[in-house]
Amino acid sequence: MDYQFKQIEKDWQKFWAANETFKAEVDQSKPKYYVLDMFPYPSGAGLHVGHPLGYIASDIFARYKRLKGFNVLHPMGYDSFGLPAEQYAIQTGQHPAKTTETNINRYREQLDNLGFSFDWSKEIRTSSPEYYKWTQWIFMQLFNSWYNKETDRAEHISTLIEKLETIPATEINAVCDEDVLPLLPSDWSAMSAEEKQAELLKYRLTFLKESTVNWCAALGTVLANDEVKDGFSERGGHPVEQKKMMQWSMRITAYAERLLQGLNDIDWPEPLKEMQRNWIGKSVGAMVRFSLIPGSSPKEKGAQENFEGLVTGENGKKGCETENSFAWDLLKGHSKENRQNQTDAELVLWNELRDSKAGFKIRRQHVIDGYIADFVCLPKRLVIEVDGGYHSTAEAIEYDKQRTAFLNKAGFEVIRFTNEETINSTQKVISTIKEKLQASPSFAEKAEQTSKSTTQVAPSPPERAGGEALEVFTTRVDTLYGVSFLAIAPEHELVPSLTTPEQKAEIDAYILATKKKSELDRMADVKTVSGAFTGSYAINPLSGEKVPVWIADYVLAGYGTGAVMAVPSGDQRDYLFAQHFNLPIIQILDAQLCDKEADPTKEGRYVNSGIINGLSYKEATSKIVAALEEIGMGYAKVNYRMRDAIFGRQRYWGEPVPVYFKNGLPYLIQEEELPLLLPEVDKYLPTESGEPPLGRAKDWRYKASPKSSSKERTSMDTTGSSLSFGEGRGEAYELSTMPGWAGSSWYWYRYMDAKNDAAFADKDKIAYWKDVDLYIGGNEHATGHLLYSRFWNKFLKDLGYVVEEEPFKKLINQGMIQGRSNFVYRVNDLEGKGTNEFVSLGQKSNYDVTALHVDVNIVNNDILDIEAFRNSRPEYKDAVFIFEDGSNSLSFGEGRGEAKYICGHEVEKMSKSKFNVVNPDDLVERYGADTLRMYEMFLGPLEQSKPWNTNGIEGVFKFLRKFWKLFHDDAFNFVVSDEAPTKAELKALHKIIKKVEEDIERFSFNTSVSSFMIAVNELTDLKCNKRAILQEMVILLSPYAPHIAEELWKQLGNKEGTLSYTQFPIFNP
RNA sequence: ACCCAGGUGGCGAAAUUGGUAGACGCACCAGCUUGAGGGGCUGGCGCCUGUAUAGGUGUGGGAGUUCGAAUCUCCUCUUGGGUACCA
Repeated sequence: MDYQFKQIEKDWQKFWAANETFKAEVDQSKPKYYVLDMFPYPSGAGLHVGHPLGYIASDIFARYKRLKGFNVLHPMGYDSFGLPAEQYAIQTGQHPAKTTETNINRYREQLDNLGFSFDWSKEIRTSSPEYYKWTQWIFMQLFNSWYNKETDRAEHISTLIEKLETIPATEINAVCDEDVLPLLPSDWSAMSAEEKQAELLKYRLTFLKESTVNWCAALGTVLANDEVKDGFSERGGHPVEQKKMMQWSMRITAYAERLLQGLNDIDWPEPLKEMQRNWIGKSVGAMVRFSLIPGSSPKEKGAQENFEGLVTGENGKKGCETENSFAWDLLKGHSKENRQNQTDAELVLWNELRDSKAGFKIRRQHVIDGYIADFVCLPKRLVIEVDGGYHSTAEAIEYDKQRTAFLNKAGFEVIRFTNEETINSTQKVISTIKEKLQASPSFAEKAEQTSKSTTQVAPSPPERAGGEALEVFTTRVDTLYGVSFLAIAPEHELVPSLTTPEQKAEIDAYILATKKKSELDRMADVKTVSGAFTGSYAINPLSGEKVPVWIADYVLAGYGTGAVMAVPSGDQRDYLFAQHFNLPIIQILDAQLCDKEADPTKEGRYVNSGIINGLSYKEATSKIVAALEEIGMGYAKVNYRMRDAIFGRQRYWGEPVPVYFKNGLPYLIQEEELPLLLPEVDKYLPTESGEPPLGRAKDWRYKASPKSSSKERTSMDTTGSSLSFGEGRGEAYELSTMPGWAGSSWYWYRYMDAKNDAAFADKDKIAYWKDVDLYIGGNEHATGHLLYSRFWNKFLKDLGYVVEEEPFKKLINQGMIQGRSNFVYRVNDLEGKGTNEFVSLGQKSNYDVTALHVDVNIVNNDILDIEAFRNSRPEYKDAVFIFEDGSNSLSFGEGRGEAKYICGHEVEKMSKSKFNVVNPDDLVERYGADTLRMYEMFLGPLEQSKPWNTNGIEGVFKFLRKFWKLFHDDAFNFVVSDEAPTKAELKALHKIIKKVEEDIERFSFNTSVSSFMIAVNELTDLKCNKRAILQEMVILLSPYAPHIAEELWKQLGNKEGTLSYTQFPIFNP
């Protein structure tokens, strides 16, 4: 028989399906190997020739591993929630579930045609309730968890509650990173149940938050950062704007450091790891506080009055503040001096407070925003002053009042004792202090209270306590002495309070201009320097220099604190800004060359830099941080660029969030009530009032089921046992759905146990399959799916549900297959309109032509199939061709060999509109799946992107027929002999065994196809038909071309069925 | 602007560790075979000179290290991808 690929392939596909050949079960006697493909979104267009590239590679590897004795899990499924099906539903009214079903069936058919060794018994679909039940379940676990910085892992929120109920808030705060989580409340016990819920919401790993989101009006939903490109939606290319909305978020930032560190332990392509590192965007630096002189300018007298009254001496010590400039070096000197020069009362108290004897760390003679406080507890924001009799004078009382008011504004509470009190009744004083420390509200609350209670100060936001200082983040604290101005984002919340009346008009105009700009072409003119002076000044905490505060749009509100200390000598943007607005440029390192542009060097020794003069970079950085910490004006700090992930979409076709609202607070539904099914709606559009499509669902409200309400509730049961629902009306469900990445963030675990109804996957099965050994897919998911999956995996690990810290041990990005378009050139008439004449590529320069896409399927090696072209459209019926040799189809006819019409070509995206889509089904029909599989591998290295070109496929097809012929004679009889092989034959065989094994191990599939060709050429030359050689060849080839291999295996007399589990040939040199 | 990955015949590419550059395939050319085909087979095929033997040259360009470089180093041009005022 000739090589009848059609029949062979159909038969074996049937055989594999009927026998469940590739079904993988837990088998402790064999090592496991998990090969995973990124599952597809089943779009209406079906698979094009680029999609299977990765699937073929992974299938070859999976089949190879089976031959090597591994128990291989190789599943496939569908990421079937998503926008296209919903857009289609909006247009046609067709339910997305229906469209999705149709598309999946088509995908399945196409996949089956290619002979993949998937274990289809484990198929999953993210949009099926059996699956999304567990997506919802994981959401619930996230809701019920918080991130404990102390243990550095997620924990059930009950451990937080336990802490709140037993330990003072300040100590818990030490275990929370205040950059990730807000500080804990200290008055927990006094809170009502609802207040507690509201408070807890700030700590949960999934939480509701008012956030600025990427709103896409055309799609009617918010988008994640990775779904937005250059201000347009990735899908559809619609404009995206910033908008504030209450949104579900995922606290991925809690995992920033672990996500970063984990990259070191996984075998992923370096560029992709680099992308994740950039996305996480860790920068190590420091926070620096600049005290503000609100609304002042050097020439304005009034502004200074605030400060003048404060400049007084006390206790015979040196004054705490100098005239106009804050000479910090001086102040610090004073504080040191004061420490050595203590009053008896201070000494007595210090002995009782030092070394955290009162339960908290107390500092003495500590500088706070220009004051030296006698004692201070920084975490509790409590200042303790010990005064002599001097303070009984009216003048002194007035001074103390001002001083207290100032400290209050800075967020400190002040308690005072007299010297006599301290010395005579020390114990009483101590216990008063302890009491205060216990009761003292947190920093943030304190600030809020004081700003409300004291005088006329505008209420400042809690996280910027004090309002009198501007915090900046910098990665170069060492350049602090080079600061010549502060720049803050136009959106910065302190802008209104910093703007002086004189500058108001200018500032307002600038903000307006920025807003316009950011909408239109902020990206276009990146390099234009612009900004405006607020009229206010800030004080450099170390040099005491007064520097102006500007607003500038090069400062981003969303990163760091939205404010920067500008060092023109070291930063090019600051340099340009300083140059433009005539601000000083201060050289700070002797090796720095900043005459013409900024020089960010770290070389050399510091100059013009106060306490760090003469030091090197490393020494200077630690000295400055230490100095800042000592005076409470800064601290070392790690900053991450990554934001928490928005987790809601105002769309229909996604997982419903298993949450309902009561009195504005979110509560989880009961676990037994999962899945929360997607309700039916009349239309897939937002409601009239602008609610998401789920708002259209009738009677879609939460009613506690009798089953769950009778159950005993734990203290963590968020629904609370006292909840009752009025007359079955129930409570409103959350109306947004989960984003596209929800279902894909854990799917590889579901494959391990796809049908389990009691858990997302059985514990023993997870313990066996553990993680994905090889993951193949495109790198477009670098900062989306792959990051979110690592996040969820770490979370599930923290909770003990899974065993590995990283989900995907090895990852390979297959290259993108681009389209290769073909063109015909239509001749234009004198008016520039198209005629029916078409000119070949080599002749087109002689004519005025328009290039038109032509369907690549009627072009072969860039030669146009004229007949097919004429039939493709009615208007081409009478087309006239001017051939490559200059002749034309009218004068000579077209039968001559040299009358060729050559098409132009170009590499573009593969798309219908460009007529360059090549459908794998057509190629399978013509050459068979084995040929297509091998040809896709033969195209080039797996990871390389390349345009699709069908031209070489013949060579592979010829090879397979040649291979077939080794087993058959010219009359197609099977002619394999049992004779012993010759030396030359054995040599050829073992050469290829070694080569193929090495190639597969390093994923170099293209080179092994070449090697197969060489081997078959050699064996053909040797006229080899020996079983001992050919049988081994069949096994070697089987991962690449499984159908022909199975067929020949059978013809060789192996009656028991598949060769999928035989042994891979052993190399014998 | 920054980061990453590439650049080798007419085309896809190979050269795994610094050791014969261009394997293998496509296309092309010549020939044989078949009644015919998008069939089979044989041979040729980087470029330049030459009928040939042969010689020269050649891995984007320039320099360097080395007995020896597509491979290592520096500079530079260029293509693709990512990030984009990230302090």
